[in-house]
Amino acid sequence: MSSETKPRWERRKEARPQELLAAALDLFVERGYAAARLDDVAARAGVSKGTLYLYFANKEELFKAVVRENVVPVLGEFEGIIDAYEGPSKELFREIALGWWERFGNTKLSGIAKLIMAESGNFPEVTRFYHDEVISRVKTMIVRMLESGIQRGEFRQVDVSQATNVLIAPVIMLMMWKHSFGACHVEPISPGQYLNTYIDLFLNGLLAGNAVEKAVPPNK
Amino acid sequence: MSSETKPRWERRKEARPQELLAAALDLFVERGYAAARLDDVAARAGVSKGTLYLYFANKEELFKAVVRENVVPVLGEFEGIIDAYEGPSKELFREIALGWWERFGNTKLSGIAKLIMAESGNFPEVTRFYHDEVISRVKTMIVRMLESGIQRGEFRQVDVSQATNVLIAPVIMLMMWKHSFGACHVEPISPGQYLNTYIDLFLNGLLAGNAVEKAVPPNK
Amino acid sequence: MSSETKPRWERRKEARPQELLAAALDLFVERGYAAARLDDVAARAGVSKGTLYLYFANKEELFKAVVRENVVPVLGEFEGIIDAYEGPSKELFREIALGWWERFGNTKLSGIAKLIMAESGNFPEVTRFYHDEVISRVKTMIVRMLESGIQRGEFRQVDVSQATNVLIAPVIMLMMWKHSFGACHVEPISPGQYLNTYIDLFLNGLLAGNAVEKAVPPNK
Amino acid sequence: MSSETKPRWERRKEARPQELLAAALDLFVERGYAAARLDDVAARAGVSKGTLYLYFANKEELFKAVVRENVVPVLGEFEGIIDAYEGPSKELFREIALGWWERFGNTKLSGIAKLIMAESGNFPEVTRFYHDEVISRVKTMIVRMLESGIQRGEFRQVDVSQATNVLIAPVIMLMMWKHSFGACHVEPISPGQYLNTYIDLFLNGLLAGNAVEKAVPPNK
DNA sequence: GATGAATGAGGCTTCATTCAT
DNA sequence: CATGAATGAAGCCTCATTCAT
Repeated sequence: MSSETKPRWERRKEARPQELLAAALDLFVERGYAAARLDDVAARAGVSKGTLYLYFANKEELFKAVVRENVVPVLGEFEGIIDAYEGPSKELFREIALGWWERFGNTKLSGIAKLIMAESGNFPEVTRFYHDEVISRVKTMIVRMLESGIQRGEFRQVDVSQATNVLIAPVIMLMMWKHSFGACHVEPISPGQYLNTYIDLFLNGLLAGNAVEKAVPPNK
Repeated sequence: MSSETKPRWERRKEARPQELLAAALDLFVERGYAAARLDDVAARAGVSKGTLYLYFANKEELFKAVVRENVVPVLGEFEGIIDAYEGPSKELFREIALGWWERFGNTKLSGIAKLIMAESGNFPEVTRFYHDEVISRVKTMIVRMLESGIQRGEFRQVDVSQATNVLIAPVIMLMMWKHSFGACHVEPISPGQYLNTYIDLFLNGLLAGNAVEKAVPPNK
Repeated sequence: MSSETKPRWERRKEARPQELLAAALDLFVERGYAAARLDDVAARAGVSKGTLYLYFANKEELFKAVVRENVVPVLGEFEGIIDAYEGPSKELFREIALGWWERFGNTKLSGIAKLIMAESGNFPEVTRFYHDEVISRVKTMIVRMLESGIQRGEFRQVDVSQATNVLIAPVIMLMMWKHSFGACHVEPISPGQYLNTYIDLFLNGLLAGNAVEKAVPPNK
Repeated sequence: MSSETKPRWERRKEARPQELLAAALDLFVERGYAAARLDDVAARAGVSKGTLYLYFANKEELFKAVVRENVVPVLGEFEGIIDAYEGPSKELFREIALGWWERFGNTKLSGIAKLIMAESGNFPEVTRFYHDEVISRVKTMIVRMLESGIQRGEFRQVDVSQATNVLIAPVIMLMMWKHSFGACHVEPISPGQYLNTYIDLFLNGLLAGNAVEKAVPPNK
């Protein structure tokens, strides 16, 4: 804040947690949960290892805080969009799919989703937390969207629970791909084309007689 | 137990690599790549840790061998099925989907697929290997199936490359789910119902006017 | 709450060292010297960690102050009792033993005694301090009591220095027991019965011909 | 074993545990449980840190092994002596007291006893173990000795349980003293004189009329 | 071939002490 | 006076890999 020589340490009570969470998000996304080293988190935030423990009791709590700070708020947004939406379900579906990618998949947050799928087996406590805070809410969102579409007569009567699982799968996979093969510059996928194909297929199916209209216009 | 003439310990010696690979497959599937300990692999195979290094240069080579031994052969089977198939593409699609689950997803092999998605970011060399040996072949398989269906007039004209990515996503996700949340007994998914919904949705789409016939009969 | 004229926070300021010493006593007794964390001391006193260092140069000085404030004053009391006593030595012995338990052993102070025995090996400076301030005075007290009893013809001629060491041992042990196994709810000891047995044994010995009278009446 | 240049490591499967236990005993005695560093234990045994964990799962197990290896066997000896003894209880008492000092107190084992008293509050699990394996057996031993003496008419009828607690106190204290103040070269105690005074006092009591004979001859 | 003891770098966490504000 | 953020050394434990036997 002053231009004088920096002291060995600085008082930054308010900013610290955010800086640490930002650094932690980076590292968790880059390396995964187990491989992210707290030393590196601290170093990236420009503090010593011990400082981390002033704000977060341990690695697990740090991770939970990252999720609460970054992932959870986004859920609220989408829940709001779905609840407030009044147009055709077809449009809502597309909006959610593309919006999710824009606000979640195409950000570091997708790294968190990937990490959870990747390491949940080894960290049951973390997994349970993420399920309760995130997964269950996402599923509820999509279930609601489907039920609304069915009620409006737009969507067929399907097993909404399973349809939800199937519907979110390609989006989750796109996020995972980006952080797995994508990170190795192997078999890159164009998210835009992928998502348009995804929307088209789910709305119209594969069968030739089915498409009543071209559901997806040529995209960006 | 066998009618051959070699004494048991000698047969055993030749079987070593297989026993090690089997143990390694188990451990990789149970714990993931990074978390699988070579101590445990050796112990489960009933040999000493050093012996492992007589057969495999290091952890990475051991993993590659596991993939070559277990995953690659299955690919050939499916390639054969697809190439030989002559009936309606719709049926082929269902057969592939259900067959893949039976012969791959519902076995330990799905653990390998999960592991790759999960940890590829930290082990680029392993990732590249898996892509070249497995992913690219799977994609080619599905592309071929789609192209055949389109050529037959059964499937709509879609971007086959992207459609392949989208189509395989739910199946990969089902495998991952089994080894992530499924392993934590959180949010279990019934594979049968999931797959039927998957097939139904992809063939007929979500839109109400599209389903020309009930694509999937009530299943087991 | 008091009728003095100073505002509360100022009185508070003067009370700080006392509050810190009280908190430190608590923590030293609960955890021991090494395991007591200054964070906790400060927190229990309701001040910041830094404030601690305004009043005490370091952990060691804090501990010394705790001893001076809490342990040393009690010694004066007992010295006074012994010097002023004029009745039979037998009674004095019992009075000292029971009184010590009441005023020292059965209070937090016994935790200090335990701590010293426990950790003196790792903190020689602290040990020397405690010896000079406490142990030597206690021993002088008991030596005097024994010499007086011998002079009065009540006690046998014994090596008073060693007898002192032996005599104080069971009382110190009772204090230690309370803070070691007692704290784990393992093998609890009833102090009252223990002390009566202690007094009886030391006055009359174990041998069958020795007890000229029942030295200790049935107690509470 | 050979005079050639030492290899980076040596195969010493049989000797290792003993060497490690010996080093651990030293360090535990010198520093206490919490303050003994496993690095130092390994270094003193001439191995690396990791080697320790080949033989002992963690610090606690290492400590338990030290107790089992060093402390427990001595108990058996004394139990044997007491059970086999047939002479006067008075002599047995002296023999046990002096023998305990010789075989336990005056060795490193007394450091273990001291450590337990010192740190039991902070390591409940260790404490419970030590109580079950050692304390309870020692108490049973002394109780038996007292009961035998009473039955023979040599000892007065006393509360044997409490008398046991009181009787062992001075011996435990002597061991603790050696490792607390003794280690700081403060207020040294001559064990021989101390123990003779201890035996004399407990057999004959303090009161002048009690000593039927001089229970303890001038000692070494 | 086979063994398995040994290594040592590296990761998480703790806490007495400092010092700018 | 008081604060409390920051430090950093140290301790416990893990595990892929090596290599004498």
